[in-house]
Amino acid sequence: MKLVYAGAPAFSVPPLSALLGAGHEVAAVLTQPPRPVGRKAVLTPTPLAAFAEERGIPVLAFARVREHVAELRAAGADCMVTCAYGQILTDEVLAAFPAGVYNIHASLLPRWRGASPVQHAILAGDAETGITVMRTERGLDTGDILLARALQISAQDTAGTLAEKLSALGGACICEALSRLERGKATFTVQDGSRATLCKKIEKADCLVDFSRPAEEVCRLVRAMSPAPLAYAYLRGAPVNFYFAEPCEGAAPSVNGAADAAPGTVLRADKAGIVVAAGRGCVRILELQAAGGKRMRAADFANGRKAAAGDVFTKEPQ
RNA sequence: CGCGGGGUGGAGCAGUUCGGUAGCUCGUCGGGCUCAUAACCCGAAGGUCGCAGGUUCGAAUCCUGCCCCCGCAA
Repeated sequence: MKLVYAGAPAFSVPPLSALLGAGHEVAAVLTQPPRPVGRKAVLTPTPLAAFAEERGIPVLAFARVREHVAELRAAGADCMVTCAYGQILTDEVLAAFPAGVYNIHASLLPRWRGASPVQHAILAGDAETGITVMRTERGLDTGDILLARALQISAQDTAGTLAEKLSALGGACICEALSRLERGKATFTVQDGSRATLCKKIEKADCLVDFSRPAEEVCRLVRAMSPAPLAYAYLRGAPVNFYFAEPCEGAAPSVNGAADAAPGTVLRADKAGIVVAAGRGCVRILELQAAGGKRMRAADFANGRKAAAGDVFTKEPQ
């Protein structure tokens, strides 16, 4: 099938790769314009654009796709596949493709419609999530479902590892979906809107760790925000980002014999990581990053004596 | 010119203010102890102190230029 592929982040690359591997003709890749990245604000193409350029696929990077419908039509594609594209498509855009527009979404719809389904699945403690391929409509992830496949969420998964798995699964799903369309065997299921949950875009403010919450919840936040934008808290006045943490079993060793350490208090800091008291249970931080420093094992952080039993993680720089 | 932190044996750091034979913790290797261990004891290897130039009898440390990494903000 001749198609236009719309996406932007790294997540959208594997599905395109899979489509190419399956023999589909990609007439053009639609993506977001290059954006300033990092301290030096270097104008950087999206990962999808970089991938497409390497393969000689024409790249369309419009700030407002709705103003470029003519260019889309000119591609002469049968259909369009979207995956984390990031722009609302108008009826005019949707009508430019005779065989329709289909979206690869990283959740089992109608659960987690919106911008950050992978993070929210972990955050909510879901046992599984998945990929849904559905019709792209004007509504936010509301289109009829063509197919869906589930994926278990492991206790070791971060948003990063889970996104990788889902991205690969997304590639398989979209190929299967297009195959069904080509054979005229595609069937669609209407979403049960009453079971829908919506996830908004994640902001840094959502990433501040509150150690007075249960350990399980703290660890889910850490995993959901890793490797970006990263959950964080303040230690000795400086922000510390967390890459990975897990709930820690057993009676919380007390500090200097105190029966209950306040949430946020470092109970131990050694080769096994940094154990912090939470509202219920404790959290073992395994990987983190201090301001100005690189990502490192919590054991190394403790070894350099930047954290020791008795220190307290806080929600303010102080 | 957005604000700021940093580059020292494999890892994490101290030392830089007031120049003078490079130090700590961890890891690694060898040996010992132990039922055992992320425990303890003894010993060893391992460093052009980011790069280049300058000042000096002497520079990780002072001066100049450059490279690289990272936090915040966008």
